[in-house]
Formats: sequence, structure tokens, C-alpha cells
Amino acid sequence: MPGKASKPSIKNEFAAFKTNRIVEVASHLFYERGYSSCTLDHVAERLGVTKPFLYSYFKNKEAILAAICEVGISESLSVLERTLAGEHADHRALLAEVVRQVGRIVIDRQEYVVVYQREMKHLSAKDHERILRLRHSFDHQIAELIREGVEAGEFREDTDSFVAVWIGGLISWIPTWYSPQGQKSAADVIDQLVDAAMRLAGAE
Amino acid sequence: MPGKASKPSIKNEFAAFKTNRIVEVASHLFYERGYSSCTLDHVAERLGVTKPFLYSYFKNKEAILAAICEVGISESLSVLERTLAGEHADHRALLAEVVRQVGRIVIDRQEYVVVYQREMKHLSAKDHERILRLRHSFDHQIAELIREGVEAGEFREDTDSFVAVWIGGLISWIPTWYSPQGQKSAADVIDQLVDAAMRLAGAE
DNA sequence: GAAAAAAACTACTGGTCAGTAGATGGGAAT
DNA sequence: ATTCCCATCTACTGACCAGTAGTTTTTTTC
Repeated sequence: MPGKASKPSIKNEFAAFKTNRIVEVASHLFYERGYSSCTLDHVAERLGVTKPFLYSYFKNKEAILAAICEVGISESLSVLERTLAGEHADHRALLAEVVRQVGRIVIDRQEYVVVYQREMKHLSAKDHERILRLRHSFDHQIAELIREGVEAGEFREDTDSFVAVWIGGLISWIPTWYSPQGQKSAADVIDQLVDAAMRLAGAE
Repeated sequence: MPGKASKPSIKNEFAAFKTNRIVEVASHLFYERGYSSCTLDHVAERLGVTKPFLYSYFKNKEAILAAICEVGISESLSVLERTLAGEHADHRALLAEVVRQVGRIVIDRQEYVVVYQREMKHLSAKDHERILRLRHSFDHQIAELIREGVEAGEFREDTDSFVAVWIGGLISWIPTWYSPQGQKSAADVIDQLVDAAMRLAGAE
């Protein structure tokens, strides 16, 4: 089961690999068919194993969903913190860089993000709360960044720090319309996203 | 069944009323529990009727979902067209008014909109396509409005008409975080939405 | 290479649910 | 009052599925 720290060993690496594969495949199938309509037999079949196999890596179906839901937000949060810790010319550049990085994650982890958005409500109260805290921490840090930027005179002074939520919306919205097969490349989308975020922040 | 034009008569009005009630209640329960996890017995119970009752107004469960999904987008589209037909000072005012009106609809029809976003993929190919066409028509008309505004010199000249999609994202994102019980009033949210949309369009 | 341990499987259960066939009952027409 | 019709209900089916008990296969250990 994920979520506990174990000593590194070849055995644990195998287990981690299998856990990961389950999450990958489940995410893809939940994305395609929806959580409730996708059976664990289906996930198992796609992995070339049987249902009880899954139960030796996850407590139940909901635990697999929780693992999926956590991917996008926890990666975004760790990139955010790493970027905040780095060196930057000003708040403008910092915001642009954060949005760029997180945009990249959201595009790479598209299916995970969509499953999270759609199926969140099937999480247990505990998992739901835990993941929501991560999300709020993210929004809060972006809001703080905006506030500081406004104070520093880098963003329009009439910019409410609540635009953090709107920027979050812009980012979260991408996976619902972006397709890797579409005309727009991922790089184009990210450039446009950064531009849009800067406009919202009033950084001209 | 909805979707056919009938002569107005007291009987048809009764039927339309019942159809409407089914859609209302189903929307609320699909919103709370998810489409696949919400049973028709549950919908019927909440209405104080039985399952076969539903089947005399809708062909099957998916038809109820389709009716729900259509509400938000078709209301938005009709408001858009009505607004475009009216008189306006300039493109700025026109865009602001459209966003304001559609924002209001999305807030009023919050649950319908969320169900549409989450459960779209359970629609039959036919319904899915039909509703997607409405959605595209909406985005296309907003894009056109932006393009004209840029040409008229009212929006920043480096504004790509693709911001229509980002504005659509802003609007669609509201129901996932706005709550009527929250601190922010609907009017505040709409004012902020309009401001954000104007920033995205580069209308300063 | 045999015994023990770990990993994965076969086969099942108890419950759920979309959709239906046929019964019922109350109002309208005659 | 009787017949008919329409709306709604009762009662059912066939399929599906999360989760489990107990067995088999594979790997590790000595």
C-alpha cells in the first residue's frame, strides 16, 4: 500500500513499480469510462493480472482513486515550492515561471487531473480533506505571490489576490480541451497560458 | 419525451411540468452522488414516484442526463444571441454584458453545469455531438466578437481570438468553487468575472 | 532440493440496478 | 352505471461487480 515510508530495497522497488503501474492504468481507464463505471476486473485485465492482485497493493477501489487524485496536485505543489525557493528577477518573472511549470505538469498529467476533478466526490472524507488541503496550500501561496507583486508595484494596484483562484481555473481548465493530437502544441498552450495569467495579474 | 414540438394543451403542459421536475431532481442527485452511482430508484423516490414513471417521460437514464447537460449551454447560447442582437456602445461593453449574463446563468444553473462537465462522457455519441456543437457555436461567436474588437482597436492588438476559450474556462470554472453559502456573493463573483474577462481580452 | 514464505490465482457471494411485463385504479366518454 | 383508456404501480429479471476465502504457483531460504 502507498503512503508508508519503507527502507529502500530491491523488493520495495518492485512493489513501488507495481503500485505505480496500477495507478497509471487505473487513471487511464477511469479517465475513459468514469470511476464508477470502470470495474477493477477491467483494470486488472489491462494489466494482465487478476483482481485480487490489486487488493494486495491497495486497500480498496477508493484507495486507487485517492492515489490518482494526489498526483497532479502534489507534483504542482512541489514544483511551486522549488520555484519559490529559487532566484528570480522579480515577482513577474516568478509568477510566469510558476505558471509555466505547473502548466507543463497539468498537460503531462492530463488524465490524472481530469479524474481528480471529476471523481473527487467519491473519495473518503479523509482522503478528500487531505487533498483539499494541498489544493488550498497551492492557491494560498499563489495569492501571497500576487499580493507581494502588487505591493512591489509590479502588478496593477487594483489586482485582488483572489485572481489566484482565477489563474488556478485557467490551469485546471486546460485538460478539458487540450489534446496532444490537436493543432495547438503543448508549448503553444503553455505560452498562451502564461500570457493569460500575466494579464489576469495585471502585469503589463 | 422531450425534444418534439407538440400543440400546447393543458395535458402537454402537465407533461412538460413533470419532465421538468424529473430533470431538476435528477440534476441535483447526479450532482451529489455522480451519474453512475445515482440510481433511478433514488430519483423516483425523491420525486415520490416509482421508476417506471420516469420511463414514460424519458427513454432511458442517459436521456435524462442529456436533458440536464443541455440546460446550461442552450440558455447561455440564447442569451448570447439575444445580447448580440441588442444595441451596444462598443465591443468592450458588448463583451462585458455577454460575460455578465452568462456568468449569471452559470451561477444559477451551477449543478446542471457541473453535471455536464463531469458526466458528458456518459452521453450517447449523438447527444454528445449535438451538445458539443452548441458549445462550439458559443466559443466561435465569442471569438468573433474578440476579433472584431481587436480590429476596432478596443482590445490590445496582440490579443489572439483564442482567448475566447480561456474566457469560457473562467466561466465554466466558477461552479467548481463558488458556493451560495460562501463569503462571496454571486454579484461579487460576477463583477470579478467580468473584470477578469476584460483583462484577458486586453480591454484597458 | 526441500521446506517455508510470498505472490498471485480460481471461484464464489451478496448485493445492486437498468430496464420491462403485466396489473391496477381513477377519470373521461357514452 | 359501464366501458375504455391512460397514468402509474408492483414485481420481476438478467447482468454486473466490489470484495473475500482458500488454493496454487513461484520465489526465497537453508
